[in-house]
Amino acid sequence: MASPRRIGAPDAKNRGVLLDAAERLLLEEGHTAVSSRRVAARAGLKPQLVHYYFRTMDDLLIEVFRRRAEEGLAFQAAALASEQPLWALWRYSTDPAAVAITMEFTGLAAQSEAVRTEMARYSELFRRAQIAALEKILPRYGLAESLSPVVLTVLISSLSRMLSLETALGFDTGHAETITLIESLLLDLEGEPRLAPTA
Amino acid sequence: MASPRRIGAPDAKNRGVLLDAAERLLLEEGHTAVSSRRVAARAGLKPQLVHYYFRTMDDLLIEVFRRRAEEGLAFQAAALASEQPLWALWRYSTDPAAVAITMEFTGLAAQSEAVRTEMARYSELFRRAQIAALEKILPRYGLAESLSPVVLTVLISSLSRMLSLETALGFDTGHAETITLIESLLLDLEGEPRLAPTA
DNA sequence: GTCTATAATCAGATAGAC
DNA sequence: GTCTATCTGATTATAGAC
Repeated sequence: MASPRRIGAPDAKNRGVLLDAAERLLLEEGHTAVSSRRVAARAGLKPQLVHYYFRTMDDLLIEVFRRRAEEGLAFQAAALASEQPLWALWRYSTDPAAVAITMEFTGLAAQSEAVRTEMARYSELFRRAQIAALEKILPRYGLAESLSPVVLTVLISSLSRMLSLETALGFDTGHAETITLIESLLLDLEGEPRLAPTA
Repeated sequence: MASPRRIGAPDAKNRGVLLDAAERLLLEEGHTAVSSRRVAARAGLKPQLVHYYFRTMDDLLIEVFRRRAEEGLAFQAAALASEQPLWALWRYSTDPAAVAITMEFTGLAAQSEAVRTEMARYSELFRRAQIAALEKILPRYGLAESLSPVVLTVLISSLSRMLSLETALGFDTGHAETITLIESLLLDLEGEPRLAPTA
């Protein structure tokens, strides 16, 4: 069943070099740019090495995704534990670099069953963490009845991603008004943001 | 400047056959399936014919997009002019087939500057039409001050697309609660929906 | 354990035959 | 006006050399 082909050691130097190259390519040139040849070129290595260290392109992509996702989960946890959790969550959710990479993986997910499955798994983790945190935060603000934590997480992630997607498309009608509304709500609840926009 | 290559007549039968094949492929197998070879295969024609009738793949894709977009604009106009405009807009915005094709074109836009430009143009038209209509509708419901038409359009399109995108990913935490909330708001404003879900 | 030569397939596009 | 033979280059992946 398993492939008889040999695969490079998990801790080999070039393996990490390839992962880094793939991630930079994804961020700088978009998911369509991430082919075995281009990753190798970016890493300064021969194209065939990609398939020596990773059985398939999916394996490479998924590994890049997991690194980022784990980092993101930790960052989100810190945001939700901060003294202005709603501001922090909003800032993190709309952080251009973070949204950009999520959207690129979404693009990859359209082409790869394996990436899709992995994204679904982590999306669930991100959302569950938000819901758990908001269930404690909203009552503190007297919002327990008017706004459900579940709906709020869906709203925030939908808005942040669509605003970014539309901006990438070159279209931003209504964005300014929407952002103004959200941020005035945050201002009412948590006052002036006292933290740096994003880490 | 212009290509010396000859292009088939705009009203030739096979031209329409190719456009239809591309559209079906896009809907049924996603935007990654739309290559010149596969479009031709689906149309029962030789691959080279795609480039006889369309200078580039972008030209073909853009023509498919325009046909659909014009149809969508007309449909949306009817929805906004109906007796339950908010229900109709919500139903149209969340119509699985309509959202699916929009998301596929979004995927194509990531790879093609030309598609991106065309999408931005039409997105603007869709949104402007919504805003213009909501500016007349919301005051009728006594919502002129609490909810801006601009923000409402952004909210509705963001939610409908992200819910559909997440569902496609295989992940729907919070969807049911969110839809329930939206629809209970619509119920308050316009009563029970009296129209068929979508045309 | 590391890397290379090579296969097999597919893409978009064009010049030229009918 | 319609279609075909063909070019060029990209893709993922594997078997085998060092």
